[in-house]
Amino acid sequence: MIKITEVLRKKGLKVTPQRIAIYAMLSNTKSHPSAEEIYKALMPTNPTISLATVYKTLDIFKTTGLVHELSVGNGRSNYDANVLVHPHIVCTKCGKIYDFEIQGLNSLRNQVANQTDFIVESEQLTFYGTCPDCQKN
Amino acid sequence: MIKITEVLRKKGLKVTPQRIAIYAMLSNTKSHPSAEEIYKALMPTNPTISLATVYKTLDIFKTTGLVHELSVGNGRSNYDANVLVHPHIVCTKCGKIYDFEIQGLNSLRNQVANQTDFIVESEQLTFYGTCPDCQKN
DNA sequence: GTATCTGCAAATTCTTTGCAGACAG
DNA sequence: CTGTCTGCAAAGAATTTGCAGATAC
Repeated sequence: MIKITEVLRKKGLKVTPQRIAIYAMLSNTKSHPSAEEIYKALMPTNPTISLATVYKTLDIFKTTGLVHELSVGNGRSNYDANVLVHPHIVCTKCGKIYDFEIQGLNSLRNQVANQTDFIVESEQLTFYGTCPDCQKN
Repeated sequence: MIKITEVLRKKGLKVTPQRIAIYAMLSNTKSHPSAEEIYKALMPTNPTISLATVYKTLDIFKTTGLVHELSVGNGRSNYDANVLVHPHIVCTKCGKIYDFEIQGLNSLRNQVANQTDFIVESEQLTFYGTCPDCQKN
């Protein structure tokens, strides 16, 4: 946990138990939880934490680049402590969100920069389908 | 407008003035409006239309495949009558959403199918950056 | 004529805000 | 100490729902 303390301090953030808990929870999961899910996961260990604090903290983490916010079309935001930009695939049956890696993203990004006259800053590549577990049912 | 009537009828939907108006509005814009924006755009010509009807209609259009719903991370849904899957680029300054075309998407899709064990159904490729207009300011 | 659609108002869900007390540095 | 953070409750924004009357077919 000393490591998380350092991460926060390096970003110039005050180190509070809530921030440590939220960042630790997000770093230790691959599940891309929503604010509510983070809140519920922390309740047992941090019984006084509030949902508003979770939202405020995620907001600060977003703007300092500690987490990414995903919009996959489920009516809420999901959060990811892996800030290296990478694609996601969402199961349309169970809603789970998975990371994966593909090749050729650089050529894709170059094409985007060339074809649009935008200064491209980031991207969100989301695929949808049926996950292996849900295929069995 | 006869054309829209046919489109709706072919999907087995009842043809109502509201549905025609919503589909016509979406077909004739490149602006990817939200439900509220569609509603406001139709107010002058359809003064009795309600926002709830816009939402319900968009929901039906989604499930019948007449429109796509986009989630670009602005806290609401945006709608697109161009149902050929294509990437979007969003200006982080003014919020405008643009279509564009790139090559190599098929190889990308094949990689996704190979690397994940998902049955891939669709995708949403969203890039973010500063649009030409906003670069001038 | 009948099932579906519309418009209204109320309800729901997700997120943000204001403020007073608590805490980190 | 002082400025920032937390937790609470209330507010706000987007979307959904229930229902009675209207309309498409």
